[in-house]
Amino acid sequence: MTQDRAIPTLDDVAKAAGVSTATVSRCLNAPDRVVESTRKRVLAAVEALDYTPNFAARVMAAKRSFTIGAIIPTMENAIFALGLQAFQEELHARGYTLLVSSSAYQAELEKEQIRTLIARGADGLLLIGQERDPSVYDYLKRQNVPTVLAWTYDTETEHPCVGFDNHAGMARLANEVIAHGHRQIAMISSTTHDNDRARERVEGVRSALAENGLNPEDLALIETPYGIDTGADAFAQIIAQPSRPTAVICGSDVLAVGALRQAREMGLRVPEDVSITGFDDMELASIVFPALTTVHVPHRQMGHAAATELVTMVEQTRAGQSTLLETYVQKRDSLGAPPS
Amino acid sequence: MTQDRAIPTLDDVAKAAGVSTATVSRCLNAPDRVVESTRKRVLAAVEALDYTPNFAARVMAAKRSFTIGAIIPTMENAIFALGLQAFQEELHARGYTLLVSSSAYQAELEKEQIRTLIARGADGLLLIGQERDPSVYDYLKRQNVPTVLAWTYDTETEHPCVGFDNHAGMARLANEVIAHGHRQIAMISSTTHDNDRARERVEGVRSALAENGLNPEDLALIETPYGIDTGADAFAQIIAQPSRPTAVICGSDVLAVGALRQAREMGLRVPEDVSITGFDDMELASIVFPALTTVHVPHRQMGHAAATELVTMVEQTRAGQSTLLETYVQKRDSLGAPPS
DNA sequence: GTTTGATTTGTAAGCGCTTACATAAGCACT
DNA sequence: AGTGCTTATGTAAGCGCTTACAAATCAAAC
Repeated sequence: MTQDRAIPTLDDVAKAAGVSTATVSRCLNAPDRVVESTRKRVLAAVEALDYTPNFAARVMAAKRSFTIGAIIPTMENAIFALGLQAFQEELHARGYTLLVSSSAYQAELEKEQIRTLIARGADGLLLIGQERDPSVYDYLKRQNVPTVLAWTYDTETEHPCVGFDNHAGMARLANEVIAHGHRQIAMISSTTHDNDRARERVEGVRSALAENGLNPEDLALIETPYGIDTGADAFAQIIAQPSRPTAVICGSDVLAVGALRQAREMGLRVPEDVSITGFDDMELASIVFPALTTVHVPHRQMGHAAATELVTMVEQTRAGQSTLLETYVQKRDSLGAPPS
Repeated sequence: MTQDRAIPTLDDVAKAAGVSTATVSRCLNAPDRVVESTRKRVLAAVEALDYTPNFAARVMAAKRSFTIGAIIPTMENAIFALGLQAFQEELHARGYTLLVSSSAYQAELEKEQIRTLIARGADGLLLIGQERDPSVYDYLKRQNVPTVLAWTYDTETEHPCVGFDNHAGMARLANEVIAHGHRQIAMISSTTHDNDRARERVEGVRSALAENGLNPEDLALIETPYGIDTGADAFAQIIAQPSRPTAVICGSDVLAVGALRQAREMGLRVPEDVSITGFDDMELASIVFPALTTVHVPHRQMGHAAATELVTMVEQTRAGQSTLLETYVQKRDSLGAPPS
């Protein structure tokens, strides 16, 4: 099959401009190492031939891909969207491309994705959460791929974290709930298996309970996969129980929104009949009615910081350092006093 | 800098297994072209060395990347999320990886992203909408990259479309609005520049108006960038006008949700005081209160179909064919009769 | 025990680029 | 004009893989 006009290569440009391939390459990658007159000529040739460098060849020769990989647990809801968006903005500004894939909250899948991204030459990796099989961290080290962990903060890992304290954030919210007078408290958490963030949030609630002289064991806890519908189902289940709680703390805004919807469907007023809280403070939280009282997470800040850190690690080949971001309780309308 | 253990290459595996690199390569890519005994030996070596093939090298040698690129106008809100998710699921099932980037609704940026994705060796491309500079289509043809156009349906383009009729979908909704008795109708559209879908939706409303003996010129139209906040602002602006409309048709659910929020803030009841409709039927639409009457778009179906079509084009090097998907009016609670 | 054809494996030539090194050119001084 | 710089460009060796082609092996048929 003869191509009418084959895709131009560096060589074609070099010939057209009457220089060597090295010079063309330099024009593109280090323009100041080439004198103005030749540069002009070369760029004109590039333009004329509509030349685009072959990425694979470049990666191969330079052993750098200017690509950063990120593996997030899910793309189905927007939990990670805002942070990732900021991450990618910062990356773009620094000349890197972001490759995203999702692990569906499965450690095994994440492992596979890590391999794929590294095979694709990712210069660095962004992972969510800290907890994973040691073999994963071994592999990362062997492959010599800088990695930062986001959405979590842990001082025990050797990889830098750019995140926040899930435990403390949730404990603060739970304290607030208790301060409102609630004693019958239930919690809807996303599945804690393979999810250290969810687990820490549950523990955060328990800590607050204990701190206030309540029995952490009394916490009615339901675990369910992430989702609005699953949140709604869990809420229905909780309400059906004999010792009906006056406040339902949700492990994430997504679950809380489901709970909210279910409450409306059951004719329960929020917060008059039952209080509901979330975690994350995603856009959704201020749109629903009533607007959700939740834990604000500095998503954009986290994304930017993670990108900055990661690029630094890649470019300076030095160990990264962790950043702890602050969360706060974002008060809106879904938390009130318990019905008297 | 000496690496304690360098990343293993095909060569290392070959040596370890006592075969040639060609055999190892075949074991990985065409296992049945290698006899069982050697294959076992090779795979054991792969395992032992924890070998992962270098993607760039493979792409370069094979001139295939098993990568599909998609450029969507925005990632900021979830409009494209569901469809893209389905697209990527199907791709994954067929052994392809998806590379996504966003053009921020700017034709120039999209052009750049197309080049980038092609440079990265994308075997095929998914683009949103049909309208773009002819030079883009020229480039695509010259680079010989199969491309499908989604979220639109147009028979005039040479590229296959997998999408729906924006004009007809919106016209149907507008007819519904008129049938409810509305005569004072306003529309909030996202910016129509560089956005044929938005433009077609506006035209859809105008058609319905004309069809029902109303003057299409009377349509109070506000264009604004996509966003909940911008939707809210636009709504405030519309309501402030002397000839206050009884129904506000929004070009997308995102804008409608903003309008809904603004209405609540202004103390207007929906749909008693004013009706509001959307387009897309994203998850959001059934969560907000009141639930949004909107145009349902078969996102997942579209994503799957587009992936199937694109992969076929790539693998059979044949021209693709278009698929027209049906939309329908999803009635919920935000559309009612005008206040009497 | 040959011969023949099919099957399995090896050899080696790239794919398009970057970059260390070598060479040439330019420039300011003597 | 010659010296010793600095700076600009060219030469060519890979990067790690796939694959056309050649060589070797094997089995079945004579």
